[in-house]
Amino acid sequence: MVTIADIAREAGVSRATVSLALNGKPGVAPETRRRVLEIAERLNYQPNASAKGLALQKTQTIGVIVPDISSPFYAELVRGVEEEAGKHDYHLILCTTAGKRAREAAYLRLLGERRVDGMILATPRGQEEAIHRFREARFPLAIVDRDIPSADEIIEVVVDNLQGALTAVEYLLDLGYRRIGFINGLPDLQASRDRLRGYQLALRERGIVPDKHWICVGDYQEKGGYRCMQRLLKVKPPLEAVFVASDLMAMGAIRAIRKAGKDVPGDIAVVGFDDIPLSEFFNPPLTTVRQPIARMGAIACRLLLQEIRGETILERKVTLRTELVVRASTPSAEKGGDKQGK
Amino acid sequence: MVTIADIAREAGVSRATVSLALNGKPGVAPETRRRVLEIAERLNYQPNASAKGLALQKTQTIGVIVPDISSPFYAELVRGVEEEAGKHDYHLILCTTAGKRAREAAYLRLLGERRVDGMILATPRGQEEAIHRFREARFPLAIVDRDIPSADEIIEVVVDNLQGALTAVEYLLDLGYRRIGFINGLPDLQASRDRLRGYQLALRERGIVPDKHWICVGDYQEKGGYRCMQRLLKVKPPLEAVFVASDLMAMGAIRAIRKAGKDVPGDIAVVGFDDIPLSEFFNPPLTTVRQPIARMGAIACRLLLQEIRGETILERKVTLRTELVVRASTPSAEKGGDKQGK
DNA sequence: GACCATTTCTAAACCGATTAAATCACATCG
DNA sequence: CGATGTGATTTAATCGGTTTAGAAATGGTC
Repeated sequence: MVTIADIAREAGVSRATVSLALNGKPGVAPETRRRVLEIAERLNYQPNASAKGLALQKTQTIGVIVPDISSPFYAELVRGVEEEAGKHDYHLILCTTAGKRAREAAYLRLLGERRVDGMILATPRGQEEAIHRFREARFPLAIVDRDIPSADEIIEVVVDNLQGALTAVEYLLDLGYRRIGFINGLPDLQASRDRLRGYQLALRERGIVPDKHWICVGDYQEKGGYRCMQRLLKVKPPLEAVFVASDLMAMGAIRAIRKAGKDVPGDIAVVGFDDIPLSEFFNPPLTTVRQPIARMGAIACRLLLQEIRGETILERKVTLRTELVVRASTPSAEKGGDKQGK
Repeated sequence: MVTIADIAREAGVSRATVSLALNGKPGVAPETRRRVLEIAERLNYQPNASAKGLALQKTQTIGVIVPDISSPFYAELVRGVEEEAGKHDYHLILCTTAGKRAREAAYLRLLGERRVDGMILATPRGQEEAIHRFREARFPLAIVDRDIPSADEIIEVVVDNLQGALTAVEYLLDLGYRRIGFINGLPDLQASRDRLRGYQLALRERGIVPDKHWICVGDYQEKGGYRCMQRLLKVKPPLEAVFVASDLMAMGAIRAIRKAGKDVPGDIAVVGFDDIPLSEFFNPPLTTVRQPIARMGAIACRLLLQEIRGETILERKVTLRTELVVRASTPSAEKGGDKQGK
């Protein structure tokens, strides 16, 4: 592997000069610089990132920790991060934890050893004290899709889950439904708790007291949605609609509904959450609360890089708005109007 | 940040001794080792990976290049790689190219600078000469889901695409269909070419000459499948079935078919390829050719690590078998039997 | 020609580890 | 008692860069 010393020898100058020349620093004669560059090119010189990292105490790398890269939500999130990072010549070390606390802790440690310049964390709960250690060490950290209470210094990018859930359920109410079920994700995510609150709030606003049997806790996966829906189908009198805390679970719910010989949205209307790439193409296309997933990743990354560069950041807490996307898993407005008319 | 020197000072020994103690090397008195370990623990010592990388010429990192992490296929592939890598204490640097040759080249270069211990490449075509450079430099490289001709030394993990396509189309033929269309992916992937050949072979075996209008080239995405199917729906007399080279496209095809007011599998049967996680839950559940995607990633990773460790590898070319998974986008056997009877 | 300022370049220290070779302390043996 | 061996430890070089202080060369001024 060709090093700076090789170039120095070839060019008949010192290593210091080569370094200065290659990095465009002042104090090198134009002719010398030209020659060094030309030789570097010819020898196909590739600066050793480890050496550079050691000397500069900077690795041009950020660590990303997610539960599972094969989940569409996290895949999309990572895509957003990666695109933004790439623009700034930063690399990603990808860590997936499979939801295991132990792996989370191990990766947190490993990324520390790697001396990554910053980290993006998108895992549910856990590692609170690790997070506070980082904060105290003024280590750049961004948290996505999760509220970590009382830590002003930490970058946080979330979506307004309460508002999103509220809007979704209000939409169902406007369509004339009153018996509306809710399939939630695991309650160790702040997002789940907020969506639950939004659901409850919307119903209460209209004077509806949700029965606790209308609510089921899933796992954000397809199967959880399927299982929950099977439970909710037993509710008497039957539910008219369900709000589901993730699109993956909404797909499972729809599968369960059809398996029971019922129609979506004819018998039961379904609203999901996330708007993962496939929701648009699902059958039926999902009415859902869109989160700007990739954008959340990109914003977290951008803020993190600003923090790394030591730029001043006006606001470390970013809350993005959701948007209700109406497709075919809920009846079209006219039909809803009919229903309301009854 | 605490370094080996801090520990040395604290323990009253030299840095060399600390290094030996921490790495479990012989020649350190048990009592000294104990003390060093205890101090390292207490100071929360984290070895600097850059320094280590520089000294050992080894980074415990592999680079992974894929076109797009938010595509279910590649997400699943990366998951397989990551799991395997994690077992061996290896980290992943994730690079996505969005199919752009320029980004591919840039990442190849950057990973070189990172001195990753090896690379896994899962991109269509391109970079042939870069690949050959790596090969000549005896740099560990594994290629997944793509044939790179004439390079025995390079690890390659592929699936038997021809066999898979053949089986799928034969299955449709056995169901009694004769007018079978084909939606392919971009022909710059060897996989696409093999699947096309499998399709043609199966038909020819039964004395059917596929009309060129039965074949459409998509892009492996949902939208491509939709677009292609719209074209294939115009074929007269109408096709009875389509074989689609990816599940994502199959989903698009089904969307188009339903939009045209036809039923799957009643009017047109559909067989996909890949068996991505959602295919099982799609509506209708997809009959498809299963690729062991995560396993391909894991195997590529394992072989790569063996290569890195300098272990002898018996066979660098691994071809995995596919498996036809029958679900509901094709009629059940009885119905097919009827059809054949006509 | 002496003096000074600039420009260009280099020597050497440093980043934080590993490791081969040298040294040291101490026990064993002839 | 001196030679020898052994185990523990240290010294110093090394990996491949960056950076600072200062040397050397150049040119201008009086």
